[in-house]
Amino acid sequence: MKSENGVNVLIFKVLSNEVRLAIIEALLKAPMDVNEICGEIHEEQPRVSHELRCLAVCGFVHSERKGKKMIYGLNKDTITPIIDAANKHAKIFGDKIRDCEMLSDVRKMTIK
Amino acid sequence: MKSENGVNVLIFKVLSNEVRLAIIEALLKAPMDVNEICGEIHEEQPRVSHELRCLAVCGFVHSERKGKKMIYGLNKDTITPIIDAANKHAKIFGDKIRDCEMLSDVRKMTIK
DNA sequence: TTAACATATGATAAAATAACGATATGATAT
DNA sequence: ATATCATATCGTTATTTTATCATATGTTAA
Repeated sequence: MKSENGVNVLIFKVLSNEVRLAIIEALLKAPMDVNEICGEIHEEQPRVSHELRCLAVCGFVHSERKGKKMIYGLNKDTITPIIDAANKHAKIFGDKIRDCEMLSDVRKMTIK
Repeated sequence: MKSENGVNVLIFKVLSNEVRLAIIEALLKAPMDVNEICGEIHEEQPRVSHELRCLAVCGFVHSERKGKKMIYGLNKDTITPIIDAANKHAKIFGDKIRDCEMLSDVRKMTIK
């Protein structure tokens, strides 16, 4: 199976952010409006809206207007396997990864 | 299962790069030395060495010296599930993702 | 239509990452 | 020890991404 690196790069890029992962984790529990997400993850509204947009473009979340509010939900089917697979990797190599220092460049990651 | 976002961010960050994904794909076929990887993916040696380092720190690859050469191999067990899961997502949302423009900001991804 | 609320967009400075050539290190053979 | 080959590291600039605040848009209710 030829994997499509270009698209995968974007997929991983969108997932490689603390706030976006926090949003995903929050929405794993239940669909929420923007304000509720802000409360869950302790981030400002403009920030959350920004991150929600690229999560939406990448098909990670979908939205639906309900009165003044926008309810965001997770497209769980394809996301949870990605997160789960990452968690499995983290379970084995997490300590190694946590112990590394990044001198302002991912590629300079070094074991202490 | 509480997922470790910090570590996952790093995992996804390392995977969110064209060259690093190309290296992973090359090593999927067989272990290789640095020079062979360069040939496979058409990148310069210093670049490949750089990227190999963070792939190694994150536990994606392992290395073994063989004479003058360093042979790199893939830790397939945990990586292939991540890539496969991403491919499944790409299969469904790839067109959507491909059609988007990024105005030099992931968060400004927009459907054309 | 106006006010109030909820969310989205824009602009810009700061920080992180990528690109890339030069050079250093390590191993082997002579 | 020296030359050579293979790989790793360094240094600098360019590009991308993040952070943050100001503001615009859209919806509802009065």
